[in-house]
Amino acid sequence: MVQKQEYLSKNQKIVLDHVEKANQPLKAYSILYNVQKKGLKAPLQVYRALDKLVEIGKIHKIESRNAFVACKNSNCIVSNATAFSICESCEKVTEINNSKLSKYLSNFEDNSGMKYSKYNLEFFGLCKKCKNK
Amino acid sequence: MVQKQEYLSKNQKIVLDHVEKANQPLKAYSILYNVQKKGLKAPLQVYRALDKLVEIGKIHKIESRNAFVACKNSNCIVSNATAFSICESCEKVTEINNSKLSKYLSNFEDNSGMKYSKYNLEFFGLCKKCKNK
DNA sequence: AACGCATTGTTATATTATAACATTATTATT
DNA sequence: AATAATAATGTTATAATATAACAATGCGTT
Repeated sequence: MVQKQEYLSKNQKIVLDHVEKANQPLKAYSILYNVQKKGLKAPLQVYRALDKLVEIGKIHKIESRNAFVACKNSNCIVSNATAFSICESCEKVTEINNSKLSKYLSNFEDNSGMKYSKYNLEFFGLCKKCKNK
Repeated sequence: MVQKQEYLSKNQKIVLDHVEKANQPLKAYSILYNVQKKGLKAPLQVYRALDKLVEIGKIHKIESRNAFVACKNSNCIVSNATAFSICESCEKVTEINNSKLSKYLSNFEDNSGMKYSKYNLEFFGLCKKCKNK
């Protein structure tokens, strides 16, 4: 039996390194532009690395922004329960790590008979800095 | 002082009608294709109508799917607090109307000093039908 | 060695969304 | 009624985001 991948491939490492250094969400084509010196030439090389990194939870996609950010949540081994705050003025994005919230959402049930295995929550507002401007 | 718009324009009505009849999320270009007989010829005409309809809460965007669905929530006058369940198998999307959930999220505060004015929550899983297949 | 599978490399193309500019419609104010 | 402010329309072109398809390589398992 083939084991689940435990390491990152060359391209995956390059992309993850770059996204981790950014400390903010990056667009796929901005990543591409910046890793071209490392040999990644085509969008697909970046998208494929991102897909994998999202799948294993090292990177999250900010859906409302089509941007990618490194996971800041050490216990976020698989990317199945994510929450972010997004400042609508400066676009600063912060991953929310709140156990009450994640517990509440993971256990949430409505009357649809559907059991949820994942969620993504994006809060919008003004961050502290922008509020005081 | 100019009042807030109370009616829908021609294009907005056409797009909203179409999306309401669908009962499921539609892609912008699928909308475009289907309203061409009504005179909307270009993507921008659809996107502009969608933008407005999203702004006033008649339509919501399912961010993870880049698709648009009519609001099923009569008290959702402004589109600032939305929650959906998404079946990862059949792609059925349902708007969640749960006052406990919305109260919980609207009052949510973390330690960032940020007060949130909007949120969008997308749950993923298997719907009843697909679970039993 | 042979197999299975993930990854890579590459070219082309599909899909989603906006820029820019000119024009017309609607409503509020004078 | 005339004017001004705002919103909506129409149009062409293009930007930004993402995937299809195919050939080749690398790596662990049998």
